[in-house]
Formats: sequence, C-alpha cells, structure tokens
Amino acid sequence: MADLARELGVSMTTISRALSDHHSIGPATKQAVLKLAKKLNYQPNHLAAALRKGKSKLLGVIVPYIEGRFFASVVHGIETAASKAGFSVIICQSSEDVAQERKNLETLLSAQVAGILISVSRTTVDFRHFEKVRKHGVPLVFFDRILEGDNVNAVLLNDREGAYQATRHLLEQGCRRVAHFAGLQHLNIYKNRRQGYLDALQSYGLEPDETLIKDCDMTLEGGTGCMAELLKLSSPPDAVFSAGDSAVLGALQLLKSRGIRVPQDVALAGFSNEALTLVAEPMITSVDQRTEEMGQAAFRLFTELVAAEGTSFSQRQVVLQPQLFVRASSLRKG
Amino acid sequence: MADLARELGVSMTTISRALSDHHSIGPATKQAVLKLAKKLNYQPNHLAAALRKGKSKLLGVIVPYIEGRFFASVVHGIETAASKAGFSVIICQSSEDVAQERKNLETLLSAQVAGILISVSRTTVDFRHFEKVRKHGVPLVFFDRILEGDNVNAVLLNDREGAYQATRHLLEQGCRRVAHFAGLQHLNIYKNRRQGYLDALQSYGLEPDETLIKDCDMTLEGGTGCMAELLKLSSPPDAVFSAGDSAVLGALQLLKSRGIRVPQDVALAGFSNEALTLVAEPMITSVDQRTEEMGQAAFRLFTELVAAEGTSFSQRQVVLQPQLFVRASSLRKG
DNA sequence: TTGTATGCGTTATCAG
DNA sequence: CTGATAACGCATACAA
Repeated sequence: MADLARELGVSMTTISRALSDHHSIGPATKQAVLKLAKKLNYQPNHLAAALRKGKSKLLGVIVPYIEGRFFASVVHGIETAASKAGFSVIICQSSEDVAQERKNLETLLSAQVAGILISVSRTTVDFRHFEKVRKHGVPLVFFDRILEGDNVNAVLLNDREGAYQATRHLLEQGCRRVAHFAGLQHLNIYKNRRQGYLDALQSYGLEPDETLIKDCDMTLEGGTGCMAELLKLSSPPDAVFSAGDSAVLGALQLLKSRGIRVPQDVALAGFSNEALTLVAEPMITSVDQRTEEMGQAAFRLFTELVAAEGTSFSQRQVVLQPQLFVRASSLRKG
Repeated sequence: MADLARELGVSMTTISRALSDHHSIGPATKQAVLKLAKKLNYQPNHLAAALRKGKSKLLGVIVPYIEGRFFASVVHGIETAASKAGFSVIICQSSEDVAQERKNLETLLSAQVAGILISVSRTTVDFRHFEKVRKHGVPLVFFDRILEGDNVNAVLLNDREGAYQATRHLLEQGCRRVAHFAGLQHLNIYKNRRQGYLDALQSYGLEPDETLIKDCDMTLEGGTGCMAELLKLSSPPDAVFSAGDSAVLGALQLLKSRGIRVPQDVALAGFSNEALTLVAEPMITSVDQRTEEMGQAAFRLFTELVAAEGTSFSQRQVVLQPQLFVRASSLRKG
C-alpha cells in the first residue's frame, strides 16, 4: 500500500479509501488507485484490516462430523452464501464430543472470527461454554441441532412436521402397527421427530404402543438390532418410521435376510434423505431436510445479527419445511 | 496483555515471552504470568501475532467438493493433524471449476494462510494460477489429484497399483474379457488407474481390447450408459473394473434390471471404497484410498516444507499404498 | 533475565 | 475531498 501511495504521490489514507470504496474520494483518484493496484498486483492483508477493525472476514462453523450428505451439504450452503459476501469459512468437527466442541470454540474465538455457526454435538448437554462467545460479542447461530431451554438464534427444520408426514404416509398405505426408531431425546431433532410420529398416530385415532418405540443410536447396526427385537414381539409391526436413514437401512437388510418382504410385509421410512436411500433396494422413503437452504438461512441469520447489533435482544428462529420423498420402501398401493 | 503487565508490574515483553514459552524467562515469573492469565481469562489474539510474524496459524485446503466419503475423510485427516499442531483449517470447494479454484487461492492468500493444501479440480489444465502462491512464498502441497508435468510437493495414492490389484483380482476369478470405465485422462489418478488396468492384462498375457475401454464421467448415469454400450458388443465383457464407485453402481443397476447376474455373468470392481459399496447388493469390491493417512501425510509434508524453508528445492512426493477390499460383486469362487 | 523501542498493514480520527 | 498521525495486539532487535 505504501508503494501505491509513493507511486501516485498521494497519502496512504487516500489509497485505503479508494480501495475500500469510501464515500469521500474523488472518482478520478479512485480509478487511478484501482488501476495501479491491479498493475502492481496489490494483495490486501485481511489480517491487518481485521486487527484494526476488530472484526475479521472469517466465519467459524462447527459440526459434529462432516461425512455423509447432511452436514456436508449444509456447510456447502453456508460457504456459497458466505463467499459471496466475502467471508472465508473455517470448519471444525466436534466428532460428537463436547470437549472437542469447547476447544473448537476457543480456536475460533482466538482466530477472531466474525461469527460462529454451530450444530451441537450429541454429548452437549449445557450451554456454559457458549457464555464466553456471548461475552466476546461474537454472533452465534445454531442450526439443526440446538439445546432446548435456552432461547437462541437458530435455523431449524420442522422435524415434527417431517415425522408427521412420514408417519401419516405409512398409515395411509394401510399400516396400522407403525414402529419408531427414536434417537437421543435430549436433542431437539429426535424429540420432535418422535412427537411428530405420536401426533400422526393420534390423528388416526391410534393409541401409541410403547413396545413399538425403540431407542436407537441411529447407526446401521443399531437399526438391525432394533428391528430384530421388534420381530420378536407377539404382534410385530407392519411398518417402521426411523428418525435416521442408516438405521432404516439396517432394518431393511435384516428384513431381507429373513425373507420378510418390503414394503408388503413391513413398510419403511427414514429421515435425512441421505444418498444411501437411493442405493438401497428397494429405494427408501425419506424426509429431506433442505440442507442447502438451511446453510444459506444460517448465514443470512448471521448477517442479520451483525446488522442488528445492539438494537434489540430479540431471538430469531427460522424454521424450514421438510419434504417427504416417497419411494418403493413404503409404497404398498399403486 | 497490557493489563497483565500492569497488574504484575512487569513489561509487556516479559508477558509475551512467558506466554510463548520463550527460553530467557524466569520460571517464577513465568508461572506468575500464566496464573494471572488464566485468572483474567486472557485470550490471545492470533491475528495480531500473525500480522507481526508474517505467518498465521491458518491452513488453507481446497477440494473439488466435500460430499462423499473421500474428500470429507481426507479433510478430516488434515484437520486432526493440523489442530494438534495448533492450526485452524479453512476449507474451500472449487466445485470442479478452475475459475472458482483461482478465487479460492486468492481468498486464502489474502487470509494470510501459512500454507495451502490442494486437490485440483478436473477442469484445471495448467499451473499458472499456482505461480502466485509460489511468489508469496506460501508452501503448497498437492494431494490425490495433481497436474502432470510440473514437479510439485504431493501426497499421492499409488493408483496404478490399486487398479492393477483390482484387475488382477478379476482375472484370477476367471474373467477374461475385463472392461474398464476410464476417467478423464489428463488427471493423474485416472490415467494411472487405466495404466494399472492395462498392466494387469499384460501380466496375464492378454491383449487390451479398445472396445472394452469406455470413457466415463464417473457418475452413476455415466456408468449405466457405458454398461449399456458394452452389452451391445458382439462379444460383451465378463467383468468391469471402473475407475470410480458411482459408475460401477450404475452398471450394477443396469445389469440387474436386465436379469444379468453379478458376479456370475459379469463381475464388478470399483475404486474409492465409498460408503455405497457396502449398501449395494451385492456389495461392491473396491480399492480403498487410505484417506485419513493421506490427510495426515499432506499436513506432515506441509510442516516439513516449513522446516526446510530455503534449504533446498527438492520436490517431495509421498506415495501411499492402496488396499483392495474384495466383496461379493467380484467373488465367483469360494 | 528483563525492559525499551519499533514495526507488521490497515483504518479511524481529526484537522486541513 | 485529502493528509498526518495514532492505534489495533503482539513479537523481536537491541540495550541494560
């Protein structure tokens, strides 16, 4: 920058203003500066600017893991929106571990990020470590997974609605003993999916049967195990709505290995619309979580928080509507 | 930091040295500083340190995309190693687009990253945009995908060996007309996989049949299309080795839809060991790419480059050995 | 072992 | 509209 100033015989202040599109700057000088900047191949030092301004163009994102379609896709949505606005994204994985999540937060804060977007790990049970973020005045946006009880800025999927639709669909196919693979109930997403399942039963005038609701870790093996237990019942289910896709695949594999037909004997539906739902045979009915939109919405919410800095403390929640993709695993009728 | 100095009645220099574990510092003062730092909840500003030292603790990573197991897993490997060494990782996706890749590079350079780890997009055909990185003196490490012709620091998989093993395996199962789905030949990975395929044929004394080698975009649809064409041949193949997993799945689906048995009529093998290989029925034989190791090796190579700064210009290449996972899609014998 | 002084590249303040 | 100057938070060369 000093080079530019010397070359053009103006002050560094002028250079800075020209480059940052400041209002009080002559159009002529501005053009001259921009032109010379190109020629000398000037590279702005974002670090210095961030140090001076106290705000960087870095955005921190923390996810439990990045494998699989869901988080990868949300992150992609965030990144697309962020890079349009000139932000770089630092991605951290908590590996479903609170301790790691805490470290991630420290890392991001000391990297002076402008904001933090997070989906909490499943071992996160309190909000203490987020207090520090607030004290630093760093905008915090939750997405998909949040902790209940604390009012936070968040982008959520209407999990209850998605589960409701999936379960209704199974009931509409003629199933009457619909089982549910439920996830950890302290996480909003699994709690709401369970609630949607219950609501759908009720809308059909059916009493929930606790023996048909299995706690499941949402892994493939977990799904296999839960399905095996359900088959031991004197009155086994004729359908399963799982809160996750991997588990439903496990169930599918077990059913096939026992010669039980899907969907004729047992209909299946999952949640997340992962890639595997299209690879399985039959293809698996699943609820899509609007991943790209969620990422974009999360970034937008972040920018709104920045804009609304200090004006009010109103908590904002964006709720996205899920979409059910009906496939062969649940289609009994035409 | 100024607070700490005032509180303890020492200079900021002392504080700085105590915090950064400098050698000339009294153990007593050091402890005192560390203790007070904890108490006052001191948060180091990495940006300021980076500005002063000219080197940040940020690492830039550019991948074509992050969905699917391969890149997500490599990135995870990088991140694990990097965070142990106190680095944060900025991930960029080029979306297989050179123009985006160029932008990513600019972004990372202006974020003053300490180094850049990259797997080039498939539309990258020259090295011009990497010259700028060299001029900045920023260490550059390539992984998996590189451009041939330029000697660069890179972590690679022995793709030729992996393809060789997979093809040999198919031949050992009794197949004699082994087809190949080949990827873009300007990318080292696909070129080498094709070469491994050819070498394996030769090792069995077989002449390559050009009609059995299909150019394929490595998508599921691409695989379906290539398989359909192969089946039209007067003398169709009895096995396919695909340079990617999605394409082999496409082939599998087509074969099943036509009532052709896998592996009895046509045996299949893919490359990447993606999650879908375990979901397909039958499960698909595939070559594993040692993704986590690749990520770790890439980070290690970066640190070596930093350590060897200015000493020599020797190019380093780390080559990992692939591992063939044999599954039902290719097993004709016991 | 400790302190003083200076600068990293940028922007905000205030005066012209 | 432009310029001089200070400051962001930290790390080093040099002197003590």
